Amino acid sequence: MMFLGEYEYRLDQKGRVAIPPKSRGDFQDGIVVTRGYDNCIVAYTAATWDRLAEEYASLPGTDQGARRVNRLVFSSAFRLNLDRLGRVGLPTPLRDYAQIDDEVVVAGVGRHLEIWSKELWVRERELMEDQASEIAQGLTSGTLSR
Amino acid sequence: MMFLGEYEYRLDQKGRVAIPPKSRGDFQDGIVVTRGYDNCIVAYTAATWDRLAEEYASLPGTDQGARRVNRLVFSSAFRLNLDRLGRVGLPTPLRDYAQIDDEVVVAGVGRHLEIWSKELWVRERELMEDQASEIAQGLTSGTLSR
DNA sequence: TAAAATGTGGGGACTAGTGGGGAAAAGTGG
DNA sequence: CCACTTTTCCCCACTAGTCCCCACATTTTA
Repeated sequence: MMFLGEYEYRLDQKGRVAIPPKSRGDFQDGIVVTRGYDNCIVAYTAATWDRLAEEYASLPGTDQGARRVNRLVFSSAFRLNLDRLGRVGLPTPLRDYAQIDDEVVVAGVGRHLEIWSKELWVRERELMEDQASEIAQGLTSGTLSR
Repeated sequence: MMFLGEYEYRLDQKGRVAIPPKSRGDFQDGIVVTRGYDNCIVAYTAATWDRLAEEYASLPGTDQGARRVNRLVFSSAFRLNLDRLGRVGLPTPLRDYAQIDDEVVVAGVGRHLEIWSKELWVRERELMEDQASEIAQGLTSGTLSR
């Protein structure tokens, strides 16, 4: 299971967004959407999420920092199911966080999907490209390659 | 049983708050609400509470610190039941402690639920995000990743 | 070119959120 | 100990939001 590609969709009036058809099978057992970095929504398969949750749950509950991380991680996550047509309804807190209202980009990022508002995605891609050329330097000079 | 998500409710005139529908089944045998860290109310399932109570009760009664912990833990806890509509009445001492009067946020935090006044929750979330970006450093350095 | 699949929109049943009434229990004062 | 008052708890009603299902139109594929 390896998510690739970039797909444009439109949020319908009820706040639902389509999942790319090729990926739908991976979410048969459920989809966990949560708050990602940089104002995007991250979608994990049920299995991937279960592994992540294990790690977080093992953090010490006595430390205030760890408590806060747990609060953020778990309270931002919603376990949902795709409907028969391969869509998922985005919970309001996540939609607000990702500033999604109409045009949406769903991107495959290896082990997970990311759901972006198109505006933020376009802006982010410029940053990605800038970053990529820097990394490319590193690649050709051998720092990062292989 | 893994509590997730963030839900907004309103305290009704009788001091009751709704429990998210998906979680109601977990509290069939009772719900234990108690004083949590950071001015929130924590809700455990009966089974989870029983395990915790075992641990606390096994602390040595000769130690003054342990006695104080026991006093706080047990005297702050209330074993209640959801009503037929999935609500629970919050005991006054807890309501005061959590500064809850009208708008309420119920958050899933893995093994338990947390009940917050919305004002405090919003403030806490900012702190959570700060904390998370620190931890993110740790993630990339391999402490938690993979 | 035809057929299958996918994106988008909408309707209707059901569930859930909120408010209120009445009975039982508990607290208080005589 | 009893009577009265207050609170708590359980039940029901109404409204609004959610979810599931289906239909259509456009796109993709064979």
